[in-house]
Amino acid sequence: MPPSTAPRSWKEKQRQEREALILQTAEEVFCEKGYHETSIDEIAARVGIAKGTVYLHFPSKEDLLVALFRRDTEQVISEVEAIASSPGCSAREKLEAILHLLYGELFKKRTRLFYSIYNSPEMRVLLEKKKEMGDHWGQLTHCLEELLAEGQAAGEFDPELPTSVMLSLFLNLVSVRGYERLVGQEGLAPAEVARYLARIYFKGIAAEHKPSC
Amino acid sequence: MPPSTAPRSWKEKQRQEREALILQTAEEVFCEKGYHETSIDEIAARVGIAKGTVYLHFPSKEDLLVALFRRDTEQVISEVEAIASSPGCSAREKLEAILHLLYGELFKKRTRLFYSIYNSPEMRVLLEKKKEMGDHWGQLTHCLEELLAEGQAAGEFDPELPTSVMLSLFLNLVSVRGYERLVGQEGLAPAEVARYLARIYFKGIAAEHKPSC
Amino acid sequence: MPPSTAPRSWKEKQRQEREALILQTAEEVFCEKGYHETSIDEIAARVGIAKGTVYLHFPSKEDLLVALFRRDTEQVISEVEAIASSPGCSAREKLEAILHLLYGELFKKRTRLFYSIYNSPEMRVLLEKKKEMGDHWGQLTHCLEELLAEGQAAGEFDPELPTSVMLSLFLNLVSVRGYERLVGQEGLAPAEVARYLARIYFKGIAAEHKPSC
Amino acid sequence: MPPSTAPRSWKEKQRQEREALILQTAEEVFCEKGYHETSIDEIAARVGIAKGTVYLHFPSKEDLLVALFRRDTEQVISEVEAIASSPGCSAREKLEAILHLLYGELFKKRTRLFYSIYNSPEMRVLLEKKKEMGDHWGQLTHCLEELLAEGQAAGEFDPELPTSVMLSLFLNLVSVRGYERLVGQEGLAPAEVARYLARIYFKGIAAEHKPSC
DNA sequence: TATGAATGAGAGTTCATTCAT
DNA sequence: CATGAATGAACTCTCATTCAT
Repeated sequence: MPPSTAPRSWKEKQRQEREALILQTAEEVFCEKGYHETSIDEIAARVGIAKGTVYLHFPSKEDLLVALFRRDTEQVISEVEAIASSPGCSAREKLEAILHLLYGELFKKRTRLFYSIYNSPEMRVLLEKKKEMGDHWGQLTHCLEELLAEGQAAGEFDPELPTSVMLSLFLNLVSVRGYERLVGQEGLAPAEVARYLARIYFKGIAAEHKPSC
Repeated sequence: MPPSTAPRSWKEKQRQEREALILQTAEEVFCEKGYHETSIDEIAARVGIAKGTVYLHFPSKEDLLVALFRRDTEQVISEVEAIASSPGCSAREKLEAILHLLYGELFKKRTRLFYSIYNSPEMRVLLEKKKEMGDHWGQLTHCLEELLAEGQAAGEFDPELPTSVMLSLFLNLVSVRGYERLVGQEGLAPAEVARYLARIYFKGIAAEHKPSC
Repeated sequence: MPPSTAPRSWKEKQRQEREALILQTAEEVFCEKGYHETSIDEIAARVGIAKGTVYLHFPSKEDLLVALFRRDTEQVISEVEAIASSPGCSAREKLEAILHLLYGELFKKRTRLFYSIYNSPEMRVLLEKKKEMGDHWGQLTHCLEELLAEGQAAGEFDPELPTSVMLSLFLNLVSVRGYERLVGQEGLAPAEVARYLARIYFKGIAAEHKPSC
Repeated sequence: MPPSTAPRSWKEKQRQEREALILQTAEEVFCEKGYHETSIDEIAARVGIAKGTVYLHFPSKEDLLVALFRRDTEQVISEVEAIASSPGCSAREKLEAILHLLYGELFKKRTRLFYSIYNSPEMRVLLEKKKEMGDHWGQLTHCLEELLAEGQAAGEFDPELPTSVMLSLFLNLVSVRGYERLVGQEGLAPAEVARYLARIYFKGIAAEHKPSC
């Protein structure tokens, strides 16, 4: 029980918890009202702290967005890579697991903003200013592209399809708009939607049946 | 030969042309820099008119966005409905034509913003404030949904799939992000991409082969 | 009477007058309360315009200060150079005229800030950031230094004194603090003070009397 | 051997040393960056203590400035008065000693700020708010004025010159701007500069030679 | 009708100051 | 005593909107 590290780690813990809370709240408000329509004042008010305290953790509003993007990206990437590197699974099984992960699990909590970011010129401009994203996003797409190529090589997926097209469509399986329509309005279960999407997608990219007969 | 309507219609024509030019320019800048990062001043400057003149056509910046959304939606809807109501085509053929329309034709000029709008909380909030979109968008999705249901009824598409899921995925076939990656970076032709996407999609939702043989 | 230049020049005139008024007011308030204690709001209020209007003329508060410095410096320099280049006068006569100019004329209106600027670390830091002053100030001191050297060469001033010391002291003859004490509190006339200062200064730097008798 | 005062005096000594260190550091930073551009945080960081500790010694940032002013003023006054009251010297000798004191000794360490203070509206406003300075400054000028009057009465200095003008110019002999130019840039020794300044000044205010022949 | 100078509400950001630890 | 996280008033600057010309 080191008395010198205990207080430091306690303070540090406090600090990180508050930081996470600010991020969480910011994501919520950004999603509800959009980045520009949200004032730092409102985020602070919802967290229950003063405006200045937000600046103790994030040097600017833009950095708050960047931190959010990073947080979500890292979370997603680590989970996706864990799945991608799990042994004894076919490419299809891995991709299906990733789809379920993205669709089911993450949507409940965070990452809604994450998906909106690249779709909106608004956000893209901001993040490009900060030179974030490129690498993170590239990491993720690279990982998925390899799985798809792997599946094609293994004869699971149609080898005539450009991998990039398959990738692009895979990324578009998961969308906030679709989620809200299907899960929010129609009342379907996330897992169910993911299953249907997987069914369509993998059937669509499947290799032709060997004319064995 | 009504002498009073002739000048009026000429004036009116001038007016509409200028309005269209403002809209076109606004769409360009909004796409480049995002709605909030764009000032009315910049739009006016690019058009070559004064700031005040923009307000002669559109009562507010938000209304400019709404008009843009309406313009694109109406254009898309009318073309889509034309295709949908063309006789002698199967549902699949119609949907494929629509996909090509959306992907190939429109992307060259406008509608980039159109796709970004619903994906971004930023924009959605603005348009909801103005109570636009609901109807227009609903009209479009309704039209597509009917085609899909029609195809299921005709035995073209898998009847076990919820139409709403098919619709959602169809809408996600077309994305700005995908377009930029595939056409902009990879150098694929829009029509080629659309063909691949159609191939995957329709194979994915196809009804099972009747074991007729 | 060109109708095309008239409106432009009228607008331009309006603009310049307003700009001058803002500068004048800013100088007053800066002198009264100091640069940092003065808010743009207060300047605008005193001029009787809105805050934004100030920014139509000066891109930032710092630029307002720079413009002020430039305005005063240019005015002083041009007048000083006019005196310095007037023919048929001895160096002493010219310097005396300059002293009277600085002391008497300018103090009534502007340039109070001007003298404070280099004396205060506060201001110096700001202006150095904007890379202004160096040249202007150098121009002025160079002009004076030449006059002093000229006087030494002509046998008017003591050649043993370093010109730079003479220059430094000449510049210090004129000070806001001294002005306020002598003119403001003691009630002396500016011209009278200048005469006394000149008497002391020129006697102090005079060349030794040739023991001609 | 009072056991209660010993620790108190030790504590007190500690306290005063720290206070002096804060003052010294504050003067340095104020001189470098200006009062308003300096944050309490920076002062504390340079001293190596926490921000709050500064407030244990000085109730506000303004009070820090006031304390600085008072410290320098008192130091100067006591030394000046010591010189002024030294017996067996002429007024000129005393004033010359004072000039050397001000110019040579003090400039090496502190008092740079001290001279800037009255020259800048920025600072003057602050100190006037706190109603400091008047007395201290008055004490100093009064002392000098008496010496000058004494010199005039003794026939050393020109009796026709208003004492206040002589005083004002004497105060202006010493300036930060001049010091930096002559000592900092030109490389002259402080004592040398002071000698030249004294030579000019006292020659300038000297009483006319009695036409004894 | 077109203009663009003027407006002023509102946002992001800073930092002197406080106080629980 | 010392600390430094938290505070929030105040400031600079932006830009959608208006309106006299």
